[in-house]
Amino acid sequence: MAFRHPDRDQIRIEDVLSALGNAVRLAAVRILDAGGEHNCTSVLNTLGITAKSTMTHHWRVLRDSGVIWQRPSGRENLLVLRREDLDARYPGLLDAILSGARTDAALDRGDRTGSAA
Amino acid sequence: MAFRHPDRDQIRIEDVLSALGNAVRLAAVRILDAGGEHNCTSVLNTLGITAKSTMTHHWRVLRDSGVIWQRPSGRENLLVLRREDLDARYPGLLDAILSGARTDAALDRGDRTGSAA
DNA sequence: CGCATTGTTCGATGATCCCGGTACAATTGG
DNA sequence: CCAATTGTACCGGGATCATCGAACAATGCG
Repeated sequence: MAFRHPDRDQIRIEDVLSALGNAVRLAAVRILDAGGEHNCTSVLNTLGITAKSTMTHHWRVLRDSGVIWQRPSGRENLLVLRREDLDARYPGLLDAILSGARTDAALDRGDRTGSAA
Repeated sequence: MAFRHPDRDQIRIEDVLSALGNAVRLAAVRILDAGGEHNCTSVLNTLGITAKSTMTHHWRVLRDSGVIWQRPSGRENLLVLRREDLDARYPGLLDAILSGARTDAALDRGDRTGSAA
């Protein structure tokens, strides 16, 4: 099961933005960003939702847009953020998005600090 | 015709990203970012495309997501980027996106500089 | 070798999106 | 007042998207 990933210079910001402009995928990327190795079900369980096939769909969108690497390992499927590539092509973009997502999450939780640290 | 704009702290990054994850809207925002006052048809003509009603649709998406202000003035409709609000809520996001869009445009034009200046 | 685990593919369904056309409202200029 | 300009509202069609269930392939464990 070899997945097709775009090369670094085939990545398009329009695709990245629309990939991340979805609550489930943005949450998934936040989990990947937190570090550690993740397989599909681990993220799926953390999100607490969705059928496996739904998640497969979201992984494909993230993979096709160049946001993640998806690498088969044994019977699992390891997921990693393509941070180096994204940072190289769009400096500051990923950090801005991720800390923005934290800001939103804090607001939605009712925090009044305005901080996203 | 008073438009409904979200307050600064009602803006959600998910909405911003999906609003800008569209070629037409991203191009429109790049035009607004270039400065100057724009009305709908001026942008529409610069983009060289689409029916007025299509553009109205895109303005609504950009407005609802908090990316632009839309202010009636006489029989026109002035469009402005909400740069202050976006910068306040998501520091670095807009700049990263806009310069990323320039990078993409340069690549698609065949440039090999890799620069987005 | 069985069997459970992992995750994909396929098909279907309802929702949403993008787009253009027509009609209409508001404003300005002659 | 009348006509032109500006842009929205509404509608309908086609495409894409998000979701799920079911079936299937691959792997690893006992």
